[in-house]
Amino acid sequence: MDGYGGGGGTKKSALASELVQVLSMVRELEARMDQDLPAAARELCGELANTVDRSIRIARSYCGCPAGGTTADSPPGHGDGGSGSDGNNAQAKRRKGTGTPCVRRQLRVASVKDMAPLDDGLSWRKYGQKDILGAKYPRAYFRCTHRHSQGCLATKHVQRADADPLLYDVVYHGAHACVQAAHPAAEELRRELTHSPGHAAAGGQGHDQDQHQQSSSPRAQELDTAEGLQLQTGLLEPMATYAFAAPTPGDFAGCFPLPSPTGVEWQMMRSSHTSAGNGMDLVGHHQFDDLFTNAAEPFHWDLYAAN
DNA sequence: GGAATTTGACCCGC
DNA sequence: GCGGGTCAAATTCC
Repeated sequence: MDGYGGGGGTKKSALASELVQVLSMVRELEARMDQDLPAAARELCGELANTVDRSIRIARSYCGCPAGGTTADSPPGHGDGGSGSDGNNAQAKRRKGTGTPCVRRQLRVASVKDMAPLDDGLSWRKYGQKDILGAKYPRAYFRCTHRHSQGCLATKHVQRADADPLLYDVVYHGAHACVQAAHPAAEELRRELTHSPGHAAAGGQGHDQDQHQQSSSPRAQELDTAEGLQLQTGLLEPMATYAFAAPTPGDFAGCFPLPSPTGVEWQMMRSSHTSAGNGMDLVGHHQFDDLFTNAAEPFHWDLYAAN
């Protein structure tokens, strides 16, 4: 993903470019749906969401709006969503004594059954799964396979995003201290952990997104191309350490862990089925696969942000 | 048979 | 007391 840390002119240019791309994609999507190409349309929708996400981020950078809320998780005003973010905050507070740095990634899979992109090349062992309050999907807990044999304390948590079944939040805690430490993916993680806000004073806790947007790893690119994964490198962002406090109320880091860089919930509305002015929250209540597979009639998308 | 996963129970911070 | 994180016994898989 491109960086947007440049001057205002550069940002505006980037925003215009992104919006033009969005328009182009929407029209292409319409065309493809007419051609009855659900797979292509689905892929396009993923790109569309990413592009709009970037656009919102750029727009927010103009006004300095806090990036609260999320694309991935339920928004505060979305029924159970509020408690969902509460749960994430609770996670931030918990185990704060450890001061363990962590890195958060969001991975988009090609389909609800496609788990391959979640494989980061490292060896993990699942040790638990937990229903999270307010979250539609359980959170899975993994630790390094060599935890006992080599005392490696690396862990990761994986949770499917409420708003987008194809999007996974992956949070890595701790660097590998085992034989896997030499693995490129482990080295990259360690580098990111080292430069996470909990370690690096500079960067303003999440305001250094640009730096991380440019840190698309070789592994990520490999996954992106070889495994059909849309690794949203633009969503790759550091997380505050457990002991990290938000510098100012409402600031970026105060929303830890940031479910989304943009703070916007994206809802795809099927115009023809919109009702009572609220429409149908397809992302929240329907599986994309079902949506595209079962679409029996031409429809148009209204893509809008629901802050 | 060993490794991995599942799942209920427990621990701990708030 | 609540809820997230972890443990460990039971179960499944290879």
